[in-house]
Amino acid sequence: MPKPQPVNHPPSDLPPEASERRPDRRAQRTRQQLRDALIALILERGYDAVRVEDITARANLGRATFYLHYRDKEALLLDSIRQTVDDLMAQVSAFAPPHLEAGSEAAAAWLQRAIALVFDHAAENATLYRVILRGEGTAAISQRIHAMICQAVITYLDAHRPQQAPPVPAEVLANYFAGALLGLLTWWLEHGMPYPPQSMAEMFYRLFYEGIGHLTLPPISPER
Amino acid sequence: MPKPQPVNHPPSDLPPEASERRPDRRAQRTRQQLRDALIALILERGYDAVRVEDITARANLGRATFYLHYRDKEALLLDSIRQTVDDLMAQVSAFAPPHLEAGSEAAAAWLQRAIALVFDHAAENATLYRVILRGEGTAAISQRIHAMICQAVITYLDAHRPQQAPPVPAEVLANYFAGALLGLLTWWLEHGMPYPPQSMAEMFYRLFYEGIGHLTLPPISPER
DNA sequence: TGATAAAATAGACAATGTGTAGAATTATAG
DNA sequence: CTATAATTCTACACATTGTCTATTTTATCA
Repeated sequence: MPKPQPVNHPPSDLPPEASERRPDRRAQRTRQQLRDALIALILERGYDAVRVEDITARANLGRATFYLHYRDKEALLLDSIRQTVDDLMAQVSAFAPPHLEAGSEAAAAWLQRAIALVFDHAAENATLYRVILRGEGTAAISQRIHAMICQAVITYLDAHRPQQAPPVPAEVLANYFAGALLGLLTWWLEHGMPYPPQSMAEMFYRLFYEGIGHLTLPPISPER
Repeated sequence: MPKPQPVNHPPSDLPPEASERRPDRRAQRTRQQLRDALIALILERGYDAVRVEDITARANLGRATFYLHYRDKEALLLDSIRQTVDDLMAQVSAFAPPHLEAGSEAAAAWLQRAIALVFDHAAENATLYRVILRGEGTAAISQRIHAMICQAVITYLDAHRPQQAPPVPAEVLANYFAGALLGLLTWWLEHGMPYPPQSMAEMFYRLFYEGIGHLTLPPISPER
């Protein structure tokens, strides 16, 4: 009777397909059940109110089984998030031409497309996105997502901005962009996605590109 | 020897100055020490890693004393936040004219001023704002702040928008605004406030009003 | 199919943190 | 000064975590 040593603890070590050992269907199924149970319970009760035993009960597993696969609750959540974020990042960078001409229409089209892709991906993984964007679990998670978007914007600006000095610092622009995108995305998911992803992407892009000055507000007052 | 019944448990019942009883200087001082200790510790270790004993140790108080004033860690944090948010809201609405003419310059100036006020207030209460905006503690807190800003924007739009149908739903605009503002605010605080509050407010207002189309990006591509 | 190794199970366990209670001490208000 | 109320210390019951062991179940491969 061998000791039940940790199966593969985190699958973060190696991608399972590249590993030399087949991953046993039971373990795969168990991990999937744990992931699903966790995000379902978080949406029901909130992260802090979910105990390990709740997760395993929902997944119809023994409590000890949990620790064969994950160190703790947080590791389980991080694993779920990592999978989904990696998937999105791969999709976004998949169709990115290596060198876009600065200020070209192609660059703008790419940006529009990238935004639409984010909304599409969020719609497909709505439950997990809601958990992430709510900041449930470690608050550092949504911060990391925000930082990733900022980094992407700054990289984009470095590549596609004309050489003239920018009117606002790149970091300011990036954080403005990331905050607006995540804010809109969060509202959209929490309200049952009342508009199609394409519409959301277009509205966001237009707000970001044109601002609202020509729509509802008077010009900037000269004083101050 | 009377039982040490909860002193005033939460000061959420009545504002202390309106109450009929002076609640003893010691209690006031104790609560202030607890609040300061909590936010300091959160910034050092993160909310989850702070135990009640850590708070009381930092505040030079006995652990039991904590429970005379607050039910748990979360109640203490909520009390700190409520105080500060109430203060900001009072400031913002203090100088708001009851009826601004729709589309007037006065309305725009008011909006600019309100934004500047937020940055000012954040600078004055930087440590607490960082805790709030990081989403430390209950994630619902930063969501509530976000929702408050959205509500303010929608109210503003209802009052000052021309009767023509808006090109984007008010909720979309509001969440875009709130996300962008909080995103920018968070970055600014976490990076040591590298620009003065006035500059931040102006940059934000210009981005929101003018967009970035005329600066760095090509026009919206016709396809899609 | 059958042998074998891996996975899952139940239960016990120490460790840690929480919230409550009682009795003694001390600072404050009147 | 005196009475009152806040604070402190100690102890305790409780819940949850993470680990470990022995045992049973099940997937995989020969």
